[in-house]
Amino acid sequence: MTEVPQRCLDCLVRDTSLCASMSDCELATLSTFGRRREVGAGQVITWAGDQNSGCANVVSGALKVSASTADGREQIVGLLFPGDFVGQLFVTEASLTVTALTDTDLCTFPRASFEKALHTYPRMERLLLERTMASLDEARERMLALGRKDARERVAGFLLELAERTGSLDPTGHVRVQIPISRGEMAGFLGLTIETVSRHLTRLKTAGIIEFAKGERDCTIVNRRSLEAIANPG
Amino acid sequence: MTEVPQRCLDCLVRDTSLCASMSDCELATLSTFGRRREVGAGQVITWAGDQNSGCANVVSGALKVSASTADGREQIVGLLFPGDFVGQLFVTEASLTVTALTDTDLCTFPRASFEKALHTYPRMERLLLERTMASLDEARERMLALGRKDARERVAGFLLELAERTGSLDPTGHVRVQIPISRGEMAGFLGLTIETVSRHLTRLKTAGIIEFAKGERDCTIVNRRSLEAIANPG
DNA sequence: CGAACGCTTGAACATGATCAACTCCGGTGG
DNA sequence: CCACCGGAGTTGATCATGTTCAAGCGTTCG
Repeated sequence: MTEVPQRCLDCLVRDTSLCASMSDCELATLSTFGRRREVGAGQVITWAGDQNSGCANVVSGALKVSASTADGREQIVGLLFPGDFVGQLFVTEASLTVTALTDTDLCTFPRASFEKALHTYPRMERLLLERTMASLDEARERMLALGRKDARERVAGFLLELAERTGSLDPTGHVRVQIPISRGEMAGFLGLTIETVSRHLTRLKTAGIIEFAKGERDCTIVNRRSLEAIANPG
Repeated sequence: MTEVPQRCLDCLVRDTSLCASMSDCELATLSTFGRRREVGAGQVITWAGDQNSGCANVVSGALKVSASTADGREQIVGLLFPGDFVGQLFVTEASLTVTALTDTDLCTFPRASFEKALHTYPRMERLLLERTMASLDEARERMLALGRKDARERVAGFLLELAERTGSLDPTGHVRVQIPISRGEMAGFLGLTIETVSRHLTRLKTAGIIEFAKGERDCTIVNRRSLEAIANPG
């Protein structure tokens, strides 16, 4: 019987990643395939078009998954945080580019081994199926935004999503939102340009709905009701 | 041992639906949960917001899956054809509306039974995982189109997708494309309006890239190279 | 200090949405 | 048989939104 390695015992995402579905005993076996990998901010982990040889759990940091046209337009199709699974299974060529937004720790697996492991650990396969279904629902929600919502609605909706994920109450009882990405990446995510995102953020600010100081990335939601009314009209 | 029912023996999608992963013997058991259901063109099968109680295989016909804003804007997020699986698993409330585009035959299952069946039939669960991953990739490809491509590119790309799926060669060696949906549904799929779709189709026609008679829904791709160059510039 | 970068702001422009009229077609009923 | 109607699609004119191009600001980092 293999031992559970120290890196798994200490792992920050032992209970939130796909590994949450595994017993220590199972983990001991799976971990023999896994390798830790640190990736610096801005580094590309997988290029669209490359051979698709690996997958990973995000241990710390943040990643973006993006699709691009041949002439260089980029659409961010997903953001990944600790505990998330990254990788396209069952296909030999990657169609998406994965890039580290911040310094990131991954727990990587060769794709072939991981696909085999899914057979061995049905609870993990089930958990992956559930997460993939959830990602699909999320992707479809975003198709609605990209296809049918205007810039104002998209920006408002994005702030509310962030508030949901990482919002914290500030002394005055308002929601403080950490924006983990640059304006450019927000634009890439929302299917807009940097300028449009910037303009709508300042419009929300001058309308007294959000607050942020010049040169400050994070913001405070002063009037959540209004923001919700903008994001979900009707 | 239960018998495989006649409806399964005759089934048009026995080898293309999720059932392709099952032996006759397994099918005999699963089929005890399944019920055939016929749905007329235009009928809604599931409303977003309703309790999510069932799922199904598409036996014949065509469905659209759409997301909507509260004020009535609709984005079609998927089209389903025979052999496809329809339904959101693991969630209690449907977030998407499913509508029959044509008269459609379904093989329906109560969601709870089906989720349990996935445990019993690991090969089916695996196949569903593979298909869900493929749907996710497809959804992401469409996010690129909705977020970053202009109307001309979206229309051209859509015609090529159809050609891929159901294209047939006509006497002159050109590709004949059957468009299974109305202009309105094309627009709903592409994140455009009817008028914009119509205009770009006629522009492609006057440019000599495609051909179609007035009042004719299907079209012929005369110059596939040009169409590909438009759909994938750069 | 100067260069680079991220962000904001402004002006001009282009693309697609909106509003409206019209054609074509199939069905219905006198 | 024809008149009428409704739906799907096309086409045109106008308008609004977001993009593009350009300039400027503030911060950080050699």
